[in-house]
Amino acid sequence: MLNQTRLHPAVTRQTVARNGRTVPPVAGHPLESAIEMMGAPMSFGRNEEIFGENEPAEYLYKVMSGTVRTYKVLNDGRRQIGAFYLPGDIFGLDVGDEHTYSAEAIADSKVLVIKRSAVERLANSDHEIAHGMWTLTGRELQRVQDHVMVLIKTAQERVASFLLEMAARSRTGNEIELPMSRQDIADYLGLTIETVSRTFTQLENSAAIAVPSSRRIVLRNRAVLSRLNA
Amino acid sequence: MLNQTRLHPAVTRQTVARNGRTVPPVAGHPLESAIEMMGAPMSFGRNEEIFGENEPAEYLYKVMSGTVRTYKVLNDGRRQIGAFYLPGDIFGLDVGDEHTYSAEAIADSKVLVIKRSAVERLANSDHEIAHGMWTLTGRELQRVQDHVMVLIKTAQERVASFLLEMAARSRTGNEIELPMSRQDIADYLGLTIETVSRTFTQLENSAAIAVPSSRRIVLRNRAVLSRLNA
DNA sequence: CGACCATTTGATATGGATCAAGCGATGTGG
DNA sequence: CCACATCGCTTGATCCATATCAAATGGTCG
Repeated sequence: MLNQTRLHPAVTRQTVARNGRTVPPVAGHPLESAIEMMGAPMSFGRNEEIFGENEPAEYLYKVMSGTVRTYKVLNDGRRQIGAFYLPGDIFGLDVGDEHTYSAEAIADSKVLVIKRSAVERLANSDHEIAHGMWTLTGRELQRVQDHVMVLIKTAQERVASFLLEMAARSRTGNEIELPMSRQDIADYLGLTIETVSRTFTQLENSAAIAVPSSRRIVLRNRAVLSRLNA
Repeated sequence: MLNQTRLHPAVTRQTVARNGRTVPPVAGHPLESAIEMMGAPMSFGRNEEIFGENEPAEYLYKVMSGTVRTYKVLNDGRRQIGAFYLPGDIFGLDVGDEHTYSAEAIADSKVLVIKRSAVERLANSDHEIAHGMWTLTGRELQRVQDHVMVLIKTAQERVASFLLEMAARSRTGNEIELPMSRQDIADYLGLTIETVSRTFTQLENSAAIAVPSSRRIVLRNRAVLSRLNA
């Protein structure tokens, strides 16, 4: 997929996504800044695969613009989306040597790619890097555990949780721009597309949200949503 | 809960559980052996709490005998069991400084307890220990991801997955001794106790399993169960 | 404008939840 | 040692939330 691990000094780190959201070139903790420094920029088009299940987990990725979904498909075709990754998020972190899920760009996306072996080499000498890998894995664990709690809830609760999650992550106030389709949301929440759609309508009718366009949601009454968030 | 971090040379590590399953005092990788060497043995009675959600995550635990469940409760009382831990399993591994779920002994259990700060101190000097923490967290992540895939399946599929999981983990051939109640299984699988019970009956009627007693299951036809495992 | 695709809305079906009762094992007190 | 209470589990009847099947609407792009 990509051989280079070395630094790319010529690359412009600051990229601008369609909706204007992007990741500043600023360094976070050591692991983050290592990725920023050494990562190679790559672009993926809408619905393009970034890696597939069972492929060797050779790289680590950081979203710079766009959105990525990770998912698994059961043998009968049911798809479960494990997570959506927004600008700033790191994904592809598998502890084994193969990916246990696939990743695709939801919209045209730019990501920084870094070799896992390079990170692990760094981790051997730099204790902070090693700790960062652990922290990152732990955050992911936390996220999946939270997802489990969402999956046992009612449809309204799941959708409310989803909207609150997206609002919190996009930090754009009460207006959310959803980069993913209804089908993606359905597969993330373990519902059908029809149920997701109907639930949006119900929430709109109860004045909890407004839906000016299908990809744009306004949270009108967080209290109602939070109560549903259980 | 426990102050000692020092070694307990006098303690007999080899404990024998009621059903005979136990953990040999042999060391696995460095992290495992550190826990074996430095861990303090503790006993918990049936349904006794080991730690609660939001308590500081000061310790790491290894099951020596018995079984432990971890769970979260939603504000309306719904309980989701996140995992069952059998002899040999390590639990209590939270990356943040507070537990994000509670843990209870399902049956009378013996666990080794070690201070997290002690492990982290070791990890600072011993690179293998640090790597072990990461691996362990990654395994847990993998486990929760698999759990998500179970939660989107039908009742029959969930129960079949559960039985195959338990059979694989207890490594006791086709006979499984279930340490947990139907309610525990239901709360693990996101079903009701009635549905779990009915599903057992269905699987028995289709000759996939036998249920000589309610806590004892015999896998009669793994092909059928595996097909359900999707 | 017309085709296509995503989304919404409507009608009906169904898997699992809920409500309720029965059953079997285990333990306790008389 | 037996009668009875208790607890965990099973079985039965009914209900309901969400899935499924089907059609209409709307937005986008050539």
